[in-house]
Amino acid sequence: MTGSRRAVAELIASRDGAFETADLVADSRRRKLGVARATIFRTLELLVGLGAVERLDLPSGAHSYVRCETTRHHHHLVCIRCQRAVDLEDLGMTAIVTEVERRTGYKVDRHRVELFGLCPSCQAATST
Amino acid sequence: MTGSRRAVAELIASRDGAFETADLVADSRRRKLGVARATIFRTLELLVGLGAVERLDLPSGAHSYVRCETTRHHHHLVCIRCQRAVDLEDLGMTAIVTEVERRTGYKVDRHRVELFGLCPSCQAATST
DNA sequence: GTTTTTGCAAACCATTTGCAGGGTC
DNA sequence: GACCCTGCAAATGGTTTGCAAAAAC
Repeated sequence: MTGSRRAVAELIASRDGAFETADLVADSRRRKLGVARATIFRTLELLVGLGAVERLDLPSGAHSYVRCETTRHHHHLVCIRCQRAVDLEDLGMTAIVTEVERRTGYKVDRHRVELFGLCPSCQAATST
Repeated sequence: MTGSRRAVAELIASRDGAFETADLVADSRRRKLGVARATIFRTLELLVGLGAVERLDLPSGAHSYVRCETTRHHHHLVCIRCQRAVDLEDLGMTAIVTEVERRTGYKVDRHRVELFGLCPSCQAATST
């Protein structure tokens, strides 16, 4: 645990939705933390390995990251407007995977499920 | 419909799994089709718009494309070894989405579901 | 004191764009 | 002939890497 890593971890903790590396770089610069871009990338990679953060792909094709509330297997639901994200556990994917294996003969190894939509407050803001 | 587009479409048709743009560029060069990289990108974008091809993200984070057998809503299952892919329809995601909306209050707009595993022939090759 | 991490800058690689020439209808 | 498409090459933007100095253990 080094100072830079702690700094990056704090930047992530202070965000409550999906973010891109560029966001962290901007945050770091704004708060004058002096953390280099490369270090941010390296720390993210580390955190992904630990399961504290997950990488996901926005519909736009952009790579983002989200902080995970749990290290158990789960998926994410991200607001397409404010990026706020929630973890989703127990989506019943096991049954789907089994069914897919039966149908196709493939042996499914991993799956990616990402949901996108409007969070409650952005719905309210939109309908107003 | 132009010559270059037809050429790209044929390159795609002659592949039976997920591929990257670099693959098409290599194919085009190998077959001396003289199709520029930029044109390949532009044609792919076009085909994605038509629903003939879909963009997906491999577990590695790399962007790939797959040819779609149907233009109806569906998902993909890709072999992590040979990239061979199959379309999956009717995965029962509607029920999951409804449940997620109930639980979270989000209004789900779109979802991405991608499955990865070993296709039957790669399983056979591996176990040998 | 040895090992790991950092910052910096340069290198990389995928993707996009501007533009003049060529193809399509 | 008007308009769209293509090739080329240069620009872009995100991500990675090499390396010497600095921090960690």
